[in-house]
Amino acid sequence: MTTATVSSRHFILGLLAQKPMSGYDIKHFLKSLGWLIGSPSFGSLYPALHTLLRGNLVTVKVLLREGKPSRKIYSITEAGREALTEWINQPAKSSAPLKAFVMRLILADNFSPIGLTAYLQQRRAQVAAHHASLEKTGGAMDEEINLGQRLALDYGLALAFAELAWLDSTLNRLSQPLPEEVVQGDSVTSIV
Amino acid sequence: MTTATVSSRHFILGLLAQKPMSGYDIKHFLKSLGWLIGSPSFGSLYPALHTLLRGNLVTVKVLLREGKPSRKIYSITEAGREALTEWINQPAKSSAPLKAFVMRLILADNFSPIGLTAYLQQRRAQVAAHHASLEKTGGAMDEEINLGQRLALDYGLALAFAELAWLDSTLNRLSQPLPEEVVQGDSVTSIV
DNA sequence: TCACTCATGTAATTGGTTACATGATTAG
DNA sequence: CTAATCATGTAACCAATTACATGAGTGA
Repeated sequence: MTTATVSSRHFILGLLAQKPMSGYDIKHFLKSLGWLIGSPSFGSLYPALHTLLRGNLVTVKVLLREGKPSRKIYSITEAGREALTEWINQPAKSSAPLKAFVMRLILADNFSPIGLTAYLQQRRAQVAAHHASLEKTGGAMDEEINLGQRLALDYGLALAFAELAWLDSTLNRLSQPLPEEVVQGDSVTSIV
Repeated sequence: MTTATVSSRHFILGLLAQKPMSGYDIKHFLKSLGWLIGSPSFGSLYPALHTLLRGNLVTVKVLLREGKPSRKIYSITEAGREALTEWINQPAKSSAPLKAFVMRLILADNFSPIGLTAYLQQRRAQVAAHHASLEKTGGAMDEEINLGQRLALDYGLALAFAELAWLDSTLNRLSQPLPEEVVQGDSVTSIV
């Protein structure tokens, strides 16, 4: 019955599945994505790595380097890959916030090319539902709303709308995979 | 030096500043905003209310109702309002995630009409910086990126772009406040 | 009668941040 | 010589979720 939202530890595992890294590496990789995900503090990152290690989902190799501090490179194990696929394959729970969506997105294609489309479609349905419910609330609160509330609602609608647009165009692109150069065309931000 | 990110308790306080409510009310109001903010569980909501009460930032009145369960209506106190304005007025720290932005947005205009514009402009700068940094990372990772990472990046860019568009159009609207009907025009989602 | 909404709360546990501690190397 | 980056870690603390407990009323 373990409700499966352990995420962050699994996500780290997923990054290690792509290539072996040190805690420091992970931190900086995540940092480079800005606040799309937000990188965990070392205070949670290192313990997470230790936990994965205790569970035999990863292994470490210590890299001693002359003059420089030594690094601990973590690699995923077979058991780790299994645990990961299991996590990836269970459907994201519907109230999944932004972060969770992107986390899975980054990893999703590594573990089932078909699953990616399904995942995006699932997300589309959720965002659409969210959008609809915001619109409903917007209609319901006619009297006694203040500017802030109206703005927040409007903001939410705008972002949901933009996300839907992105999902549609992405799903579209994925369904017509031109053999050469699949996703290269850089600015897909063609909401214009 | 207390770094000021107590947020959630302050946010609840802010909601009570708009009108007296029960814990149940708060929960449902937040729920109506979908995952824009996400409503806290009762397990954190009620204790938060108790804490505010102990700090004399709010007062309670118990509403006994024949046949129906009684409700506890919380109202903000003068001390509460002071604490709140103080919180509202301190600048949002730059890594502020989505949630924090919307929380403040909902409350901001109640406590300084000028501050709202400043707040949006501040946000604009942050989002622009975020967008730029994503673009930089996108350029940097030419070799050995996988589809998921590319998609995540693209997604981030699209959303940041949409947010910038919303911020610009909103700042624009706010700067030309037609006396009648300030923000009524419902679909401002004119990114088209 | 069964399930659901209304309405409040507590306790156990998890997950995370902040702050602290260490220590070498490099760039200004 | 000072600050920053590289690199790892622990301990104290905080915030939040989950699960539990209670209890009345409403609608199928």
